[in-house]
Amino acid sequence: MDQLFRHLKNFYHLTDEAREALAECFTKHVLPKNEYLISQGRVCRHLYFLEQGCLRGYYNLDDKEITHWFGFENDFVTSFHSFITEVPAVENIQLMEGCVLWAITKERLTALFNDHHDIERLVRIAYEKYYIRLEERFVNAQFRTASERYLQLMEQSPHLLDRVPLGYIAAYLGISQETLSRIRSKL
Amino acid sequence: MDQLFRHLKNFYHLTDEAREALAECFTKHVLPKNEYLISQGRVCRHLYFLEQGCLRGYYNLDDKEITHWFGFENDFVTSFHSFITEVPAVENIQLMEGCVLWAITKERLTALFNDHHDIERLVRIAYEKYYIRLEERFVNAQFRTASERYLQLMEQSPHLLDRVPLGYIAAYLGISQETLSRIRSKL
DNA sequence: GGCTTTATTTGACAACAGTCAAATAGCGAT
DNA sequence: ATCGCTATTTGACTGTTGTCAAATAAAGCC
Repeated sequence: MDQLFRHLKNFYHLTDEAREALAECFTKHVLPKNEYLISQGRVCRHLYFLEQGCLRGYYNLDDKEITHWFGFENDFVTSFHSFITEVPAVENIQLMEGCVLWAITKERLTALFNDHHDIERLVRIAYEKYYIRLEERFVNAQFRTASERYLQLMEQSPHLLDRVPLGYIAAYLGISQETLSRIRSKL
Repeated sequence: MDQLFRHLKNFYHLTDEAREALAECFTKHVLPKNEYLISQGRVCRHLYFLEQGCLRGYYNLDDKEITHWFGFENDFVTSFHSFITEVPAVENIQLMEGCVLWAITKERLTALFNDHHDIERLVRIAYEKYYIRLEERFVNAQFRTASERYLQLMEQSPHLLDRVPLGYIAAYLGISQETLSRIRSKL
């Protein structure tokens, strides 16, 4: 759990009391490769911190699995829409490796917000960073070419290829696997 | 200012004290069409609430203006990345009509967070809704065709065409103006 | 109203990306 | 090492979208 708290310092420094209260609410989960963390049609009631391993979020569109997101060490993971609105998830989250995760329920998190202003602040600040990250990805997705996006992704995460099949990366970039293969052959 | 507080109730119900403190921090701005709210290269220190009118966010890419966002009545407006990170904005926000806005500085908002837990909560909840909205737009942008996106946009905001030039809408959808024109001619 | 400027549509063509099908490469298991 | 399965690449073809240029329509101004 040290790793989680070290990571939280990137957002905001909690008081000791808040940290202790938070520590009480997280439970550790160790799950094998290919397991599902979230399945479409079910309400997602947990927020996960990914300590070790990697996973993907995907949904089904016209019989195809569209991988739209990857999670790695130190990422927070949930079906955000479902977690917030308490509506059944439209996506699946599947482990691409065996993972170590820390989970907290929405009920517990909400209770912590009431008791600890600084936990709510930390989350507010975390949302800001996640929002900016999504905004950048959105702009790239819409206004850059496929090969620009691929090259940028390789710069940002050169380790990606070692852990994620190309087909998933192609979906993530919003292109077909064949197109990605051709982009790669021309480098 | 009534309209602002009515709108805030969609996120969270503030105490009277918080509402009064907040009211003290907003200043009214009435600006004419074509005016700039935010210009690239300058740090954006304000968050705006758009009471009346509409505006667009755009940035320059290869000599072209890419309109990536519209704001209408009851939207919060800022260059979010610049506002949060205090780095110069990469985008411009220009009024497409004469507008009535309410502005608050980042300093004042931060101070309010310290004094009023419930204001920080309101913002935390607002972030959640804005995040989900962006996520939906992202998924549509990447995994739907241009005409699907156009039709969906027309369903969601049928009023858009009356207030926004087609060229801006095309950029917003991530397609050329000519392509949008051809999509429209086939309906 | 007539003139100027801007917005929108249309046409022709080239570039890009998708699809389907087949070939090859890589990997795990025995 | 070999077999079998999966991942990745390649080829041929099609369809969509972008670009450039020109035509038409609409809006603003005197």
